[in-house]
Amino acid sequence: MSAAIDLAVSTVIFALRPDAAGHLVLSIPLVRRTRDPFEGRWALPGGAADAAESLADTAARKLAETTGLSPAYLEQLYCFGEPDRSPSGRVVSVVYWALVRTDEAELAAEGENVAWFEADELPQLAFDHNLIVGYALWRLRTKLEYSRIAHAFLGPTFTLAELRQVHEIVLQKPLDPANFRRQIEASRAVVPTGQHVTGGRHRPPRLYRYDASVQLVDNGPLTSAGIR
Amino acid sequence: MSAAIDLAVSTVIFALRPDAAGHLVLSIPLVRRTRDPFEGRWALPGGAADAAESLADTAARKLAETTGLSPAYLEQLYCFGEPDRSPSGRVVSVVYWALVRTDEAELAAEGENVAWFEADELPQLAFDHNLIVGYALWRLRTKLEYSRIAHAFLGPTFTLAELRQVHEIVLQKPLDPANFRRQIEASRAVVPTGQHVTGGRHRPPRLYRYDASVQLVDNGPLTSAGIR
DNA sequence: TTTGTTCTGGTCACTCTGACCTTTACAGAA
DNA sequence: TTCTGTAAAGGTCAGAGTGACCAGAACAAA
Repeated sequence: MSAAIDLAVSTVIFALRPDAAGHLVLSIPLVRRTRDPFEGRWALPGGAADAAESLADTAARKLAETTGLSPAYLEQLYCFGEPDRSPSGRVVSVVYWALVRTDEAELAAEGENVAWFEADELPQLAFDHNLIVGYALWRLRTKLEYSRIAHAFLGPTFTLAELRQVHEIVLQKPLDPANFRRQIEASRAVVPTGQHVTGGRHRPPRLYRYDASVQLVDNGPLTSAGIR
Repeated sequence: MSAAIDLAVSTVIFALRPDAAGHLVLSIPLVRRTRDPFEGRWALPGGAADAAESLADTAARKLAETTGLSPAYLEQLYCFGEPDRSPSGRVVSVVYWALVRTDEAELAAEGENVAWFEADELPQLAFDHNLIVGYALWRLRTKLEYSRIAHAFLGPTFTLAELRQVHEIVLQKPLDPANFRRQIEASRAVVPTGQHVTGGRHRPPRLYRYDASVQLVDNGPLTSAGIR
């Protein structure tokens, strides 16, 4: 008699949201648990896997149910299955990580049992969710440096200063504007639209958009997941 | 009621084995299916997840049951869960990939229903296992270039020529011996034992061993998996 | 017109890499 | 013993990429 193994799907959702001082910070939404185990603790949004749905679809659906948002980027993070990770029995969790656009995140649902936290200042979470978020943070920061996922936080067009700000917030370090420009242009990831943004008390920056024809160089044969 | 989802664990096992001409080639062991679906087709070794065992332990156990070997390296590859990947019902497979030492692989079990195949010349496999092996191959080749996993194919001590040969076989391209030496030495991954190998009709090469005190720089917070 | 700001293009030193060359040290043949 | 073939080991050199830094360009506001 193989004892039952519960299969769950959870998602680490990243967004850039303004903090109390108005500065954008990397944030994730959490859900307060309303029953044992870990009743009252905050946890990643998720739930049981659905037999009729792909795992990625389940992750996106749970994301929408808790925040009202749709992900601009969604990728599987890891499958966590240690025997003792849940006191209520054996639970294997397939965890995804997602990026949502900054302008959409402002409209995100927030209520009694759903709240946003700064990604680097989390309380003690239910289960092994602190470990999971830590791993997701590492993957986000690592992937940001060799892949081109930062634009998932932005709209269809953006300035290089906006793109650089995303990198600076996520990587938590200042970047030289001139060198950043050189690297982005060398990667051919971005093309100028020809338009400029006026209104600033300085030289008007160019508007760019991502060049979707250039392949992402990271997912190997599993390119079906990724940018939507 | 939520229909059942079967949770399985499979492993892509890599080893370097001599081909008909005696040259080492990257190979994987496969198991012939003895029942539907895909009866008669070759498939990755694996089976149902065990409720009392960690996923990695299950992967290692299945590996031992089919080949009689123990992995020198074991890492989770991906969790495959598309609804239509098995005609017999919904199956979610947590897939691991493993490296076994070349000298051990020579002793591996091989029988009616277990056989080794060259990794790049596989027949049509059961389920989505061709896709899985392709992804595992991509991960192995990618990771070999920035991490230090090649020594998992070798014994505790080795020459730089042996280490280079592992890279050349896996990456399928010749490497400049002098440049390879420079890069390995710069990485500080390896330390000379002071011994030399005699017998060759040339200058005797130094013996090296891996410096276990130098951390792997790839797994993020999940360093529990990996080299054993 | 002046000033403050950021955008944008550029230089320079340093590091890393691939290509290639030379010397060293052995085994085996002459 | 000497010669020869082979691979180890150590080095040079040009080109690419990066971080640090500088300077002109182009706007809004004073």
